[in-house]
Amino acid sequence: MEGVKPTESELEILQILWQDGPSTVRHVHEKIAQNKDVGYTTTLKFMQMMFEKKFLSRTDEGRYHVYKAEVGEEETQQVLLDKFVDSTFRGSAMKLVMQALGNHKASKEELDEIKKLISSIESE
Amino acid sequence: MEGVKPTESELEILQILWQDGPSTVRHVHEKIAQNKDVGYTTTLKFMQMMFEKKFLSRTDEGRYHVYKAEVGEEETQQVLLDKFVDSTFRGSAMKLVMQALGNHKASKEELDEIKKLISSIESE
DNA sequence: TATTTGCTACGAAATTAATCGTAAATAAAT
DNA sequence: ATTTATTTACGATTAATTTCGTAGCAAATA
Repeated sequence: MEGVKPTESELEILQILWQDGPSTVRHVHEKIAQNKDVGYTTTLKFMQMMFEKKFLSRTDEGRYHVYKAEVGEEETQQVLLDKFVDSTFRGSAMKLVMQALGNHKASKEELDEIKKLISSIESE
Repeated sequence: MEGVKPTESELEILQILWQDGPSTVRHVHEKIAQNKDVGYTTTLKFMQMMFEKKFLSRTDEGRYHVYKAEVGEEETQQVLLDKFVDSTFRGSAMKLVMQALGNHKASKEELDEIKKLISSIESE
């Protein structure tokens, strides 16, 4: 599947499927319901719509369905990131990186990892 | 003004006001119309709504209004960034940074700047 | 077997965001 | 002094997103 842009609610569902793997509506709904107050059929409806759009596939396990994300996590994150950089940082990914680094305390390990990444980019 | 979350269209208007300073609806509209096909009254309506919401202030320059952003650029970017990290990278700002660095070619100068920022963070 | 429980399907309502048409006012141009 | 152009105000419409009620069916269970 190509560069899709899920809505907020759709993304929430994708996150759970990416994290937990193929799941039932029940499972996804219970995770969502931890954070916000929403009905079961709402989650169901979303997953059905996402199935229609081919964001998800599903297998018929007897009585219920098991849904699986058909869009990749990194791929989708990249699409959303690109759009976010455009709209919020006028296209400057560096500005975003600086602000993300500046305001979120990163651990020593994480900073090391970033330095390593920078080095590998530089040696090209 | 506190941590507001403008919509896409509102953000578009804010970007222009941040970049160009206080402006008329005409000016803002003309910039927007460069990218997409939308009517003048649509831009006007947005700016009026944003004025109602206190996102913008305005002065009455005779016949027309000059609008000014009342929400800060960095402040708003930070709010949006936080939400974006939450929804798209499950709260991991580092994952976002890595992906932003990995996929956008950064210039040597920019990478240097980031290294400098990391050093300054480390020496604390 | 009858009842209850839990699931899907479907349609529609509610909410939020974006768009525009028209009228009234005012300045500028003829 | 008319006419024309430009602006604001306002209401309404359209479009996108989110939400849920109800029906029908199948499985578990009393």
